Amino acid sequence: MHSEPDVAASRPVARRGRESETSKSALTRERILNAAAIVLNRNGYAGTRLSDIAAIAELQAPAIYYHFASRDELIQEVVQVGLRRTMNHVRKSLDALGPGARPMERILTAVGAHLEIVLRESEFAAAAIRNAAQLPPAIRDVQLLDQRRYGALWRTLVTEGIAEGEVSGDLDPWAARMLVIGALNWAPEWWREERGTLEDIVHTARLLVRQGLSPG
Amino acid sequence: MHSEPDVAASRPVARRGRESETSKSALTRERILNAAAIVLNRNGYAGTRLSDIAAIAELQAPAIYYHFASRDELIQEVVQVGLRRTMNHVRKSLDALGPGARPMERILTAVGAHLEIVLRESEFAAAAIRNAAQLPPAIRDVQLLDQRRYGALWRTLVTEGIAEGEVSGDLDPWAARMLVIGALNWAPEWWREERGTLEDIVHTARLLVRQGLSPG
DNA sequence: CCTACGATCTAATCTTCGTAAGAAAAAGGA
DNA sequence: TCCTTTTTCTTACGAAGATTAGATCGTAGG
Repeated sequence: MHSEPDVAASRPVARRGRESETSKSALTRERILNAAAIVLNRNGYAGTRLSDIAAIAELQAPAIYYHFASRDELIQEVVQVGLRRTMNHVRKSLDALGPGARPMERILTAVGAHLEIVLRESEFAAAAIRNAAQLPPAIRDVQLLDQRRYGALWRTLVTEGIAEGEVSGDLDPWAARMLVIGALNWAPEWWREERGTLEDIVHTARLLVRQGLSPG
Repeated sequence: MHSEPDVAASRPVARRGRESETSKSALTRERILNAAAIVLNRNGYAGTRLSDIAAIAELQAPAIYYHFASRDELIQEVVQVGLRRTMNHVRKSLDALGPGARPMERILTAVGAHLEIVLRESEFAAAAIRNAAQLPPAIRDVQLLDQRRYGALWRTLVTEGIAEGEVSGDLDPWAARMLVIGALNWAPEWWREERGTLEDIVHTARLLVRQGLSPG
């Protein structure tokens, strides 16, 4: 996650290589980014107005241009952060399992991690996932690489499951994977904290996926 | 925008209650509606421009106003048609089963029907489903009734399944239902005809759902 | 204090879009 | 042919929104 597109030239504030710049008013940058994630999540790509972002970030719209070269660059960064956080969270959860874990256990871990980040951890993740299809080509192309990476992660999980006989070979692996991920990705559309704890959802999702994928 | 004091007055063509006006140039109206579904599906609510719709429908943007009172009314109709077609198609498929069908068979039928309409039958259905969350309140409120109806249909299916012991009681019925519907609703994001027949997807989805919902 | 710079604001520009109003064209009687 | 009704186009306005330019404010360093 160190390579950034070469937009640096057009940005007033030069890219300082450090990550997580805690000091300064790069905090403002963070505020804008957060606000953008919220708006993007709520209104979609075309409905994301700089004025709305500015209102949430508590500044005037033009001030955004001090931190980002353009609206699209801002949105692109939101989406990128979202996808990367998702992948990192799922990866970390899998790593925590250790190497001895069975394939199905790994799949169920990924299911839980994906739900967690999409529903609770990160507005970014939800924004990135839900708007992927509506982004303009320029942004989508940049995303594609990360998206492929994440897809590959899941493909591996399923493949190993099949290899070890814990996932049914009757299923089309591709369709099965997409359907499962789809069920998780759709969750932000309906889940509200009021209607049940996240843990309950995760529990049900795991049950569903475990039985759904298992060989008859 | 929001004020709608005298919408009817500004519309030359009076509301004729009849459905499916085959004759006349209410065909134009149909063309516009179809075009709107396509654009809405691709670009989301905020990204749906009248000029794009007009381009696809092969007329000038202002001409749309002869057939619809406003942009929002057009979109609202697309979404309404979409949801209703979905519900009708699923209902019809269920009715075709006859009264003797087991609950699980009914659920799997609904799964297939929902996928069919979302992926093949109707651009309207996909547009309605995928944009539900981003619609402005005015439109969403009108939708709510139909949406509730459709939700109730599925709730009944699951409830009967549990009652007859064909669906696991360990699952949170609400979460399980939403996860299943979510998996289906997400399908338009990834499915392309090139990558496999619709029948294959339906087959995998049914397998997944049947095993997923069955009691351990 | 004063100065320089980082950060943000205000005001202005340019574009895109929804929408209004009326003209034109097509279709059809009388 | 002329009038009427239906249907579509043309032109124009006005609002919204992204972006730019220049002014302003606060603060750290001299």
